[in-house]
Amino acid sequence: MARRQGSHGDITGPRVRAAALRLFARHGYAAVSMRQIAAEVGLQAGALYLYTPDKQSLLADLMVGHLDHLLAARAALPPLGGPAERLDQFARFHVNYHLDRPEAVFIAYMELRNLEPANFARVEALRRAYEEGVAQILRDGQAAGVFAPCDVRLASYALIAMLTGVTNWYREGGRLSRDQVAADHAALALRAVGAAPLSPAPAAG
Amino acid sequence: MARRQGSHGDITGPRVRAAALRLFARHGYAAVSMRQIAAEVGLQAGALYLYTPDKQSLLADLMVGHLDHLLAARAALPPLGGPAERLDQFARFHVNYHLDRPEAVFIAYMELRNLEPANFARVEALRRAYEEGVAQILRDGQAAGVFAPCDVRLASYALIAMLTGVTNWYREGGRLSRDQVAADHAALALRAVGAAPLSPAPAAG
DNA sequence: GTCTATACGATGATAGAC
DNA sequence: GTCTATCATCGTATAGAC
Repeated sequence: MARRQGSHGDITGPRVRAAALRLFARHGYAAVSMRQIAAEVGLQAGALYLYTPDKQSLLADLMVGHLDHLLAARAALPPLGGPAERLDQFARFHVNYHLDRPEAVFIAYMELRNLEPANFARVEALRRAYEEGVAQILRDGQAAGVFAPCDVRLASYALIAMLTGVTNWYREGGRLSRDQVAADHAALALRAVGAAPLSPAPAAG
Repeated sequence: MARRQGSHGDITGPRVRAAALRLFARHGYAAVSMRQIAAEVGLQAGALYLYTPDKQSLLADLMVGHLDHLLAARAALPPLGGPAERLDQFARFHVNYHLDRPEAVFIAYMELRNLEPANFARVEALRRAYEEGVAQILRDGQAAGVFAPCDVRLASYALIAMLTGVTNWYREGGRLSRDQVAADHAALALRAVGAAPLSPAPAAG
């Protein structure tokens, strides 16, 4: 291994990715220039190419990194027994995770079409693995008779879309607390598949 | 009124908008050039400016036009009495409408950040009016005691997000028919707010 | 109504000085 | 490791011929 002397790469690299994340989320991949990213970090445009082979790799790394982290975070949840408990747990996890990382989430959903085919395939595989986790909960719940029969794949997509939608409107410090929002979404998800919410329903509004 | 002689504007204008719709949906507003749009219609880049003042107006017109049409289509639905019937009708309408116009829908959801403030405000007002229609159904249902109490605005956003999510994965000619998909989503929506689906539940899958 | 030609700046990426 | 300078290309939009 070559020894790096006096390198700032270990710190500048992450700063480049963080700047790209912020700018891509705000303006879109296609609308952001390498010069803007460089300016955000305090570099010249040319220096960026020490940290990424090109703009496309920057996007792909952000998306793959996000999905890797998302899958790892879900895998680290405490194991629960019943399907209803697991769906409740998943819904709260998904909402909270997404509200914690609005920029990474936004990019992961909006910039798929800007991925080159090879990168798209990697990302799609990760997205599919995430969706499969929900599908498995639904299958188990139907087998146990606690969820209403319905097409599992359709329902998985629908639930994920519903839970992800929270990022479109939720603003920190608004009328609803984050826990309230997560709990409400968990209740909607459980009822949608025919199970009763685990905690008491919130007041109407 | 000035009289136009030998003008092709009446036919070329719509073709320009159609080409822009297709390209914006496929590659994103920022990634599409005026040259590409012109090539798609068979014009030179400069000639586009006979049909739109600039690229931004092209986007704004597409989005406002889409939302105007969406609101008009919903307003034209046959009036129904009960909240459950109205939510079922809305869910099927929303799914079918969105599956009919995937490109316009995609743009309306993805390109909001590329609208200049004045255009954004126009579009937001229309989106808000659409969401308010759902909120009213939920309020009526809660008042009638047929829907579970829950935050109406949160639930409206969640339901619309769920129903719109169908555009992310549904492909014509796939495993599920369009009517099946619309019916399943209507069932999920009704159950989510605590009401029983109106038609028999489909088989598990 | 459409064309060609063009203004003028920004783009992603590279080469080589320091 | 970062800079400056540069390349070839592309971007939106306009002017003026036909």
